[in-house]
Parts: sequence; C-alpha cells; structure tokens
Amino acid sequence: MNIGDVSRISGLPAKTIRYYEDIGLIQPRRGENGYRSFQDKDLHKLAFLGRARALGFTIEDCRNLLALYEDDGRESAAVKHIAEDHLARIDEKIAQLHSMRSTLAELVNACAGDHRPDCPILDDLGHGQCIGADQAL
Amino acid sequence: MNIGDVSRISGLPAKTIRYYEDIGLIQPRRGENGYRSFQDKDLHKLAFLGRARALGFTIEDCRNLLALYEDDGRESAAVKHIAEDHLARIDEKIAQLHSMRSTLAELVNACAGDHRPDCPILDDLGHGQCIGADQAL
DNA sequence: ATAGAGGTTCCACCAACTGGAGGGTCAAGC
DNA sequence: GCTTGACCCTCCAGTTGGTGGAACCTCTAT
Repeated sequence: MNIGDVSRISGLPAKTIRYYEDIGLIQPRRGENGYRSFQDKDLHKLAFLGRARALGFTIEDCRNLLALYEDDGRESAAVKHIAEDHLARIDEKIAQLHSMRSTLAELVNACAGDHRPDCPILDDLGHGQCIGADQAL
Repeated sequence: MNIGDVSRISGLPAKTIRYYEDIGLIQPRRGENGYRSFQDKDLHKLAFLGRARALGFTIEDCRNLLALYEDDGRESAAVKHIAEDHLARIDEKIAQLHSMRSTLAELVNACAGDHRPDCPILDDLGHGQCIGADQAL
C-alpha cells in the first residue's frame, strides 16, 4: 500500500504520515522504488494516532500510549494516568476559555457596533486591569 | 524608562516586549547608549496588548485593535466585528474541548487503572471510529 | 578597577504540522 | 517508444507567540 491509499483510508494527510515516520511513531517498510510500503500494522497504528490526536493527546502522549498499546505486560493504571492528566489539562483550558468568553461577551454586548467611535471594548483594553496575562491559551 | 522597569510595571517579560517591537507593535525610542527608552505612550500600548492577549486575541487582532484604538475616526462596528469573530472562535474551541472531554471522561471512567493490562481507553483508541481528526485544538 | 546588574543583538528552539521546490516513478494512451 | 499526468520522494522554510542562551556592551556602586 502506498501513502496515498493510506492517507485516504486513515483520513490523515500524506504529509502528516511522513511526519509521523520522521519522528518515529511508525516505521513503514520501503519498496524497491523507495516508496513507503504500508502494512495493516501501520494502518492500525495510524488509526490509533488519528484518534488519539482527535482526543487532543499530544504527540508525546501518543508515543507513550502507542508503546503501552503494544506492551502486553502494561498496567492499565499507566494508561489511565496519561488520560487523567490530559483530562485535567483540558479542564484547565476550558476554564480559561470560559473566563475569556464571559469578559469578551460582556464587552461585545456593551458595544453599539455602529459608525460612531465610542467603544467599551477599546475602553476596557485601554484602561482595564491587566492581570498576569498568563499566555492565554 | 528602561525595558526592565517597563517589564515590571506591565507584567510582560522583557523578551516579549522586544518581540513586540520586532513585529512592529510598538516603536520605543532609543537613548544615546542604544537602550530602548519607553514613554507613557509605549507603556499604555503594552498594557493594552497585555490585556488583549489575556483575552485571547491573536497578535494580528491586537495589531488591528491597536490601530483602531489610535484612530479617532474609527467606527465601533469594526472593533465589535473583531471581537465577535474572536468570540466565535472561542466558542468553537470550547465546543471542541467539551466534546473531547466527554469522550475522554467516559473512557477514564471505564478504566480500572490497576495492575492488569485490560484497558478500555486503549481499546477505544485501537478500534474506535476515527472521525476526521480535525487537528484537535 | 572591577563586579554585578542590566541592556543589546542574533540565532535556535518549542508543537505539530503545512506548503512548495525540484526531482524520480509508474501506468495508460498514442 | 514517448509523453502525460498522477503519484511518490527529500529537503527547506514557514506557521504562532514567544522563550532560552550566547556573546557582547553599559551603567552604577564600591
């Protein structure tokens, strides 16, 4: 199987698949002509990666999850630990976004949005308290 | 005022302030010695930027907002438009994160997290449907 | 005079890809 | 046998918003 077929099946761009090989997540064989030759095992791994990425796991998480997936002697606690950490990170981000959202919604609501220059949004940005600015998302 | 003072006052790292100059968001003067010499105007702009970034606006948004801020002939509609777009992007991200969160929470919940290898999380990643994988967050 | 704190520039790196240049390969049609 | 077009290859650069570090200059206090 060539990369194009794998891309169509997995839904991952060919570029991404090459990238995953580059960083050692998959090791497809090569044919005589130098083309990558994918097998079911690779396809399966790519599906795994696609789904893990869709759930927001980092590449490093994916690397670890893949290793656990292939380790028959794993303990499910290790997997759960990765997932729980990730869940916590997601919750943090959601909280951050909610906080931004509420401030922003207020400001948008207060702004007339007409041809006049008066604007509560700019007023706030210009004079509001700038808290920490913790590299928001 | 030197960059260190400005950094302390604004809460932005000196590196970040230099970076903002680099990309043209601020244009502090220079003293004889080559040091940046910040004035109230710069301080004010940096506070503006800090707050806008804390609300999650992109640098390009900030650039536009700053331009509007300094344009007495602006229409508040332009500002509101930027803010509404951003609000929509935030909502999208929140929705995405919520969707990840719910799937992930289910899986975490189903996983025993003990010394045995059986793991619903890995099962799901290995066999679940891989939807689009829209470069999650 | 010298130490230490602060300033300067420039280059490299982070995540996770994506785009494009420049070139090789394969299958089909003429 | 040749060309066309689709496919594949590698390598380099760019994205976002900074951050870290090296190498060097300047200021202030002792």
